[in-house]
Amino acid sequence: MESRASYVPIFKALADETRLKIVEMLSCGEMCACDILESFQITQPTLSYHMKILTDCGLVNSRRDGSWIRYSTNAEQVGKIQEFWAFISTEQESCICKNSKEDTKCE
Amino acid sequence: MESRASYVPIFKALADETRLKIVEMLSCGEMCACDILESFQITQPTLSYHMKILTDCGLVNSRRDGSWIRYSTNAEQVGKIQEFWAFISTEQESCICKNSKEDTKCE
DNA sequence: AAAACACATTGACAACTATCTATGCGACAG
DNA sequence: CTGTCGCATAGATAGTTGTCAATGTGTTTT
Repeated sequence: MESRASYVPIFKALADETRLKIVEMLSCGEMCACDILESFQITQPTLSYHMKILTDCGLVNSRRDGSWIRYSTNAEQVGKIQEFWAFISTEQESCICKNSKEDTKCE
Repeated sequence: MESRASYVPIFKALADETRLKIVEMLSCGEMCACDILESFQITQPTLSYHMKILTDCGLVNSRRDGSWIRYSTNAEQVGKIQEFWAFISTEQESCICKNSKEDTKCE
């Protein structure tokens, strides 16, 4: 499993209602920015800012298609979160020790 | 499933490396604040601030035990995240429509 | 009762975030 | 090649966040 720090940007990306809704929308399939924009009351530059955060952390893929940019969720990254959270839900042994300054066991 | 907005505080809580590590630690079992504090380079008030964020969003439970406060993960809330993420991973139909301003279908 | 311990709260502050307007840049149509 | 469309970038700014020192509150010990 990846180091804990690598998950922080992903959770940061999801820690905003606009971006969380975008991820939900993209889970239905590929969309271009202009279509996404119609569902919100924000300006185009603000959406572009959010899309950059979502793509930078790897949650969302983008590809150019003519003059459009098509966005979609990154299934691999989504799966990684699922694994991580399953780990949090179930781990009972060989986890971060209560008395170790350096949490070497878990990563 | 709960409304999208209810997940935002949870992802906000996880969007910080200190708090993410605390959640990992607590997944191993109950701990008091003083034990958690030993694993970090932060002051006691800062830890208290983080614990409040984790408990306010429901991810972490707390109970008094003498002069200690014992913290633990809230299994129910942890499960909710798993459900939500499973939803993001699999939904293909009857999800937020690309052309609806009000995303009524999904929540 | 007084001291010590465990944790929370307050106030201050630097750093970061989300948003906007204005502008830039690549792609396509005429 | 000139405009238009779709999106990104830059700069400004109000609001939020993470951190600390100082202090408060409840519990245990002496």
